[in-house]
Amino acid sequence: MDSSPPIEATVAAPPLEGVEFLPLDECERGVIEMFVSAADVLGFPRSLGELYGLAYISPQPIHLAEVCERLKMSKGSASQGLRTLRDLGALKPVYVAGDRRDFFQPEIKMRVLVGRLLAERLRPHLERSSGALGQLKNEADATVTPQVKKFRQERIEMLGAWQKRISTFLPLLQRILR
Amino acid sequence: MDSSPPIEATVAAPPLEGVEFLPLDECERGVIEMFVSAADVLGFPRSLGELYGLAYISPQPIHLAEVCERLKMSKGSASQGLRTLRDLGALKPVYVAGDRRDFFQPEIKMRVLVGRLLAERLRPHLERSSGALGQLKNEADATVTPQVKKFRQERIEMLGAWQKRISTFLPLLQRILR
DNA sequence: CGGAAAGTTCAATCTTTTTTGAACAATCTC
DNA sequence: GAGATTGTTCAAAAAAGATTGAACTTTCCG
Repeated sequence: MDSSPPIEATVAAPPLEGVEFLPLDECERGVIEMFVSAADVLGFPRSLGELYGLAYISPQPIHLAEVCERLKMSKGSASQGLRTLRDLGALKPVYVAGDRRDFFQPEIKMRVLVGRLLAERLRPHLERSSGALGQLKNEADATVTPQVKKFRQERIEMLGAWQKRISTFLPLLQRILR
Repeated sequence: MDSSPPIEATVAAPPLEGVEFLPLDECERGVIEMFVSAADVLGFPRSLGELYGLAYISPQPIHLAEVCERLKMSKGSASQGLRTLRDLGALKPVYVAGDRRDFFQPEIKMRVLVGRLLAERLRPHLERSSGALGQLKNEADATVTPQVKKFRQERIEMLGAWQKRISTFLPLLQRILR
C-alpha cells in the first residue's frame, strides 16, 4: 500500500530526524570550492577537494558521519576519500578520548603536503623511467643508420638530463617551501 | 645463449596496400612509452604523450598521415591532439618547402615546456582564487561565534599566504630551469 | 549473547573524458 | 572545373573514472 516513509510531523523542532549537523554556510562553501578547484588542477577527484576543504575550514576534527551529511556524499565515497587523503598524508587521524569514531585533521604545512604529493606521484614515474633509460640506450646503440643512431643517442641523453634535473630539483623545492 | 629459432626470413617487405611508413621499432616504442607515462603524471590523455613522444624521437618533422598510421590513431584524434600540443607550445609547426602538409617538431627546451604548462594550468586557477579570497574574508568576518570567526580568519589568511608563495615561486622556477 | 554503532568493500550505476569515423571544407593540380 | 590531397569538425561510441548503496565485518556495551 503506502510505501512512502512516515511524514515528519515535528516541523517546529529544528533538529529533524537523522539531521545532526548544520548545513554548510557561505564561508565554508567558498573555502571548499577553492579546494575543489585546486584538486581539479592537480587531477584529483572533486570529492577529495571537498573532504580536505571541509577539514581545512572546520575548527573541530571531522569524521565520517559529519562528512556524509554536510557534503551530501555517500558513506562509501566518504570512507574511501578519507582513506585516500590519509594515505596521502593530507589528513591526519586524531584520537578523541571516549569516542570510537575516526576523526581527522588536515595537514596544513605546505612543505609536507607538497612533499607527499611529489613522493606519491612523481617519484614512481621517475624511478620507472630511470630504470627504462638504460634499456633505451642499448636500443639506440643498436640502430643501423648512423645518422639516426646519433640522433637517437642525443635525444635519449637529453631525456636522462631532464630526469636528473627534476630529481635534483625536488630537494631544492622542499627547502624553498620551508 | 639464444634459444629462439633463427628466423630471418624478413627480406624485402611486401608493400602492403595503404602502408607507407615503417612500424615503430623497439626504441621508438620505448621512448613513446616514457612520454605516455609522463603525460599520465601530468593528467594528459595518453594520445598526447604518444604524439609528443613520436615527435621527440623522430629525426624528421612528423605530420598527420604518418602519425595516424604509425601510432594507429584515428585521423580525428591525431588532428585534435596535434592542435592541442601546438596550442600548448609543445609542438612547433615547421614549414617544408613544396609540401602542403603540416609538419611539426617538438619544443625541447624544458624551461619553455614547463613555462607553458604552468601558464596553461596553474595561472587560471591562481587568478580565480585570488579573486575569490577577498569575498571569503568578508564571509569569515561575518561569522557570529568569536572563536570560530578567529579560526576562519586565520585559515583564510593562510590560504592567501599559500597563494602568494606559489605566485612568487613560479618566476623562480623559470630561472632555475634556464 | 544480541543489538547498535562505525567503518569497509565492491558490484552496479552514473558521469565525464577520450576516441572514432564519416561528412565536410579548403587547397592544390592538371 | 573535376579530382585528388590535406586537414577539421562533431555526433556517436567506447573507455575510464567516480559515486552510490546495500551487504558485510568489527568492535563496543549491557
